[in-house]
Amino acid sequence: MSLVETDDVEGGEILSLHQRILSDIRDKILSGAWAPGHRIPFEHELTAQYNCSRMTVNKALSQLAKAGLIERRRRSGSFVRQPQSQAAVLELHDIRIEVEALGLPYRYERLERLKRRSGAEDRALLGLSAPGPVLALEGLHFAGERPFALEQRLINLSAVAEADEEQFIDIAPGPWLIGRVPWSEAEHRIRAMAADETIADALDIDPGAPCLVVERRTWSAEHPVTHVRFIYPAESHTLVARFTPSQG
Amino acid sequence: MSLVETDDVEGGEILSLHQRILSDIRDKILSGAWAPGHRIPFEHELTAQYNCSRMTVNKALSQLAKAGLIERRRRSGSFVRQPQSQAAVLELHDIRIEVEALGLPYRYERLERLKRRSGAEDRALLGLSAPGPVLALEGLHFAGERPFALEQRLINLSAVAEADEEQFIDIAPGPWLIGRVPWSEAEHRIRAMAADETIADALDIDPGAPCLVVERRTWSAEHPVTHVRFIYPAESHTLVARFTPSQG
DNA sequence: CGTTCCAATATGTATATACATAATCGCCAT
DNA sequence: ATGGCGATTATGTATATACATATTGGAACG
Repeated sequence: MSLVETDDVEGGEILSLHQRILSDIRDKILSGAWAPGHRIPFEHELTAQYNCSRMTVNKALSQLAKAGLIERRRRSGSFVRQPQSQAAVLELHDIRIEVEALGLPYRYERLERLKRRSGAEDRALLGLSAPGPVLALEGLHFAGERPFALEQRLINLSAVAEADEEQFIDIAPGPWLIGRVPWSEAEHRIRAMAADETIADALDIDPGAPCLVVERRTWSAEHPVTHVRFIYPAESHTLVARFTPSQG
Repeated sequence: MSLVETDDVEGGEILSLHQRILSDIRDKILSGAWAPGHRIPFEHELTAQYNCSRMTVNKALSQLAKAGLIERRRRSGSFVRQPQSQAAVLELHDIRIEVEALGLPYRYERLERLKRRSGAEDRALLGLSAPGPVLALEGLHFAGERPFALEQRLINLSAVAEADEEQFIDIAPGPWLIGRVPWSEAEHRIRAMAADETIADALDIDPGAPCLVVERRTWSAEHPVTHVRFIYPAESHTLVARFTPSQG
């Protein structure tokens, strides 16, 4: 077999050895277990630890180096690099507030709630390296009688275990999460998209109609917390951001 | 030798084979020689072409795939992907820089230039209260051969009189304004829209196709300076903003 | 004591080989 | 025609091996 199952129990998903080494090390670094400056085990040590060839270890480490997480020095070993920061502005928008600002009654309605072990797509969206339990939620935000936005959300249960006990029937996960989990970083992606059948149906618009899609990933202390995708019908929504230059 | 010199003359720099394959292919893609959708030679063909092992070729292609430049499909081959641009909303975005970050040649082309006395619509867009002279500009930003964004701009000539002397034939008004007019505040509006006949025609897309619209108003010391509307085909563009909370 | 030089060591790159996996094409039977 | 099934093919992952290269620590020598 070219694919190897994780040795541990608990229904470990199948990962290539290369990916397993990669995510193990990345986790150690991102969790802070291995602080910046820490020397990563030598290739030959990892070779022994994972019982694999040096090429496999080398490929994983090279990838981490190219991603900027570690620095490799000949004859000395590989070391965790200092993290690099990025700054920005914009506000985490709360849809209830948006709707109420329009003078319309707000309502949230859950469409689906699914607990599952994270698949490859889930992990990509959340930025997770290892499989684990996630909560997949889908819900509709209403402004008056009309659907205002469709929300598709993933919550990393490893980071927010309490979410497992909440049903989110008519409470939106966004406000629930805020206050419970301090977020330290977020990333927004904004794009336009044509509504597919499913989306058009949920939002009560025509298939193919343009939508604004806002995706947000949130981290708390390096741990991915949630990924959320808001889909707005184009007519209903405009994002506004206002700013002044940071310096002068 | 583990390092190989390029076969060609002209003092070719010493590159690892892996890097040479990588950059060769990247060049072909970024130069446009291999358009999106083009099938890259199979691994065994590249193996023959570069006279190296499959592992070396594989490593290079895997890297390109991970970087998002190509897509690999089993049994079918490797294909050049549609380029995806990502811009930070927060930066006053300069489209030239976005395009060049994609490795594509940039070009600006003026479509229209019109000086007029501001009508009600112009004043609404600029945030002017009294009528006055404005310059209406329309132009296309190209990435390689393809239209990348359509720009519709209004310049308040009362605030920037020198703009009246500039023709903006192949210089985009954005870079021209920066440096001449210090801006103190900006407001962005972002929305999705279906392309109408005119826009579809300019951007070479289908009418009704979703577009991302970014509008920006800029002030300098309380005076409205310019209003600009960028219209991007949905496939080509995603805005990215990343931030940490200002306080905690 | 300091400088030079060599050997040891960890990473860098490449090879040939092997088998797994996914997708497709075409054959064959219904 | 058509729907399923096996062969083919390209990529995916891993192995063992080999030698190159940079850097460091220490031995040898003046």
